[in-house]
Amino acid sequence: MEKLSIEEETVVDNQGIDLKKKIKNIFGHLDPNNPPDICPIRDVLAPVTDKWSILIIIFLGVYTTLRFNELKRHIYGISSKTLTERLKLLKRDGYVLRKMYPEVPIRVEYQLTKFGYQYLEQLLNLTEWINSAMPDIIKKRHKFNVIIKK
Amino acid sequence: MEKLSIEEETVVDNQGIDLKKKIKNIFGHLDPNNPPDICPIRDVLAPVTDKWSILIIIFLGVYTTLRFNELKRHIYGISSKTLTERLKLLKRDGYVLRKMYPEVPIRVEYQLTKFGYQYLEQLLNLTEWINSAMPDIIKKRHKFNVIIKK
DNA sequence: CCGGATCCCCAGAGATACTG
DNA sequence: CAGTATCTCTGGGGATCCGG
Repeated sequence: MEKLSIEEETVVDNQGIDLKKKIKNIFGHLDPNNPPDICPIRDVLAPVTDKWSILIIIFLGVYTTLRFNELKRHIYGISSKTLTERLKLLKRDGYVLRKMYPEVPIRVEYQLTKFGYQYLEQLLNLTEWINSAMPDIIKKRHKFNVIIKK
Repeated sequence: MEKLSIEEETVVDNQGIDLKKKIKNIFGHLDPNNPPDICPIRDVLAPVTDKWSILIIIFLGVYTTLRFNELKRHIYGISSKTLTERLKLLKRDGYVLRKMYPEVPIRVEYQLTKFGYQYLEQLLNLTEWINSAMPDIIKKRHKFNVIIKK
């Protein structure tokens, strides 16, 4: 592999310059020989960009407060186990708040934290964008083969 | 589950109103009893928000053009098999361009498409945000238990 | 040699059943 | 109701092979 530092890299156009500067500011750790202890993408971002986490955040954004089984019904297809796991992780990292009411039967409510709402805004930008791009993507998939969701 | 349409939902504050309107505009398909054929999040967005896809997009954004093994070295930890898979999917959906030069030894170069650059911008917003939030998240994890990357 | 394809293996995700 | 427990099985890693 040729050694290309970001500085030496030839830049194609202004958009390229902007993007690369932005990336450079974000990542001091692009060197694979010197990986950071915790990678922002691998270890912090990616754990909450799976489909279930995204859907959880969005539905809590719509309904403000949801109980466990309400969430489960909204997010069709998710299993109890996976929902529990995702909620635990989202709580651990501060996206989600869990309130337990020791009634009979027990009641547990989930809400977004302030930080969770920040993430929701990010996700809405993403989903807005993917919605506008979706028709083209579907066309490409049809040309490529069939629908192939995965 | 109580039947809560977005309209009936009591709204807490202005931020809430804005977010919910945005969501409502994006999703006509929030009804779990009437799931769409193709879910924008499950089937279109989520397949490219895994850690490897994000890293591929970002590195192609930094270096403009990368060969297969260059990419593999930059994205430490990825296997050939997974890299191949992700690249195929990213190509299929129009994020990535593949150029093959039938030299000896063979040379294959990958680049972002225009659409790929659009996605890169989205991802940079996300990573910028996660970078600013990372210190707090790490603190929360320490309190919670240990570092727990996953 | 490069860019994969193939095969085997295992951790982790998901389906189902069950419990405090 | 809100989860666990159990089982299954797929997706991803590692090693090897291969066509150009």
